[in-house]
Amino acid sequence: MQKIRISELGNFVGQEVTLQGWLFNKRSSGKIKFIILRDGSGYLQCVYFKGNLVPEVFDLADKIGQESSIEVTGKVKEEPRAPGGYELDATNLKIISEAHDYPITPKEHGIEFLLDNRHLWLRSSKQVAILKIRHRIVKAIRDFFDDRGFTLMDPPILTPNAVEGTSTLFETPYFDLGNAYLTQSGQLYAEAGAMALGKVYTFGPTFRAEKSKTRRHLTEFWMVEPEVAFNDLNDNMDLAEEFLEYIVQTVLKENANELKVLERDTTKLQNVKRPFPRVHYDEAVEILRKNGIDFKWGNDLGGSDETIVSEQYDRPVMVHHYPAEVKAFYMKRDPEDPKYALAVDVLAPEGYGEIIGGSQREDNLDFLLERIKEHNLPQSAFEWYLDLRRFGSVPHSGFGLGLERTVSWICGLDHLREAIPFPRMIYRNTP
RNA sequence: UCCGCGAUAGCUCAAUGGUGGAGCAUUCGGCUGUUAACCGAAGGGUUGCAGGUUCGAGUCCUGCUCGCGGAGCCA
Repeated sequence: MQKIRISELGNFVGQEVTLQGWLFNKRSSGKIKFIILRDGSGYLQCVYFKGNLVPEVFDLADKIGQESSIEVTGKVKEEPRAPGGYELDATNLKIISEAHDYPITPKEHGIEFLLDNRHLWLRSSKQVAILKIRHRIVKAIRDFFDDRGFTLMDPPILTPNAVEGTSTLFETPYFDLGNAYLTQSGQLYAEAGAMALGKVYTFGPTFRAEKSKTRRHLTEFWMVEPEVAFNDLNDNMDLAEEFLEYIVQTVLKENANELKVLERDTTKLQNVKRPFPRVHYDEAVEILRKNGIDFKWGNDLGGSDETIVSEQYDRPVMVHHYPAEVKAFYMKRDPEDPKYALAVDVLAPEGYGEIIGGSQREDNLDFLLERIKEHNLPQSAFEWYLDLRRFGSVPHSGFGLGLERTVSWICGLDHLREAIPFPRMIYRNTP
């Protein structure tokens, strides 16, 4: 038997085919029964007329509950009323495995219940659409860098020390070497890679043990981090905006159906085209004060501050030249005015906040040594990192993009937990 | 960690301090074009846990547990 998926039905109009999948929903009206088949590639209404079938097949439809696995056979028919454009004039029905009392019914459910049943919730149409868009974004990310001469380089996940010192890390015993920590960023390793390969990117899971309890935080999330030798802050911003434009436009082109399922208003995504506005930190402060915020120069932008700044524009906005005090030790200070770091955050529109954080890195050995001292970091742990400045140091820049925040923004979700198949949050690590 | 809100049927929610209900799901019956189908019927409850106030507590009070939203921190 040839295996056919619902997404391929257009090639089989008028032919008898067999499909395998799960019972999404069913309706009956006496002598006619409608079975909605779901196979991961789409949805198909299968029509069972009593007059066309042997009684055993017609009665079989009564036995099966939602999410039973089934095999249907019938003739493919074009049907303008059907969401997918096709319908099946069914001639046979086989039960592969019966399901009864499936917990997630077609009515509303609370978030706690859905998260407890995340392994089943993934079968819902919106979750399937999100998973497909997440996949497209991952593919777009890899295509973007692969097509531009970058090499993918995987950093370690178990690391001996904190990259930025400030965040809390997950700790785990590591044989005779004391404790190891789950990585919160592959960046320092990416810098080593950039000195070897010129242009690299890392892409993998990262971990933050901070007790953040908001819609913008997970304890385990995915991050992509490009790092480029000889790029300065402006090159870095050029790369970031081209990158985001590519991701968003690719999803718009390839996932129109999924965005429709999610009822995403795409007009604001259409705007995501270069150039993005570039706003100096001082300008951002001015914008906040004009909007009645009593903002103290030198502070980092909070979530609501970010929203106010991004609302001034119709596309992502890049805020650069943050006060060095609030930024990480490895960021290069502006030679013109060292109270600023050559840092950039990209804020997504519609209140989605920071999706990219990046900077030009400190490439001067002496300055970097000073920073390590100022931040009370153990120099010995960074000797390898300092070697990158001892042996052929060059200006270089990079940034990190949070995958789930990007998925959440593009899909129009109200919480990061739906942007990853099995979210890990402060009060939940199951299923 | 802090602030706020909540926990009642499998699920989503009602119930003035006075006999705990509805919709969906489930089971049974009806319907030849339904699309969160519809119509009729049935079963389904230690009201999160522990104490207290009261003639009487789902409802008021105290503590605990769990969850949700937000802040800080960050992608």
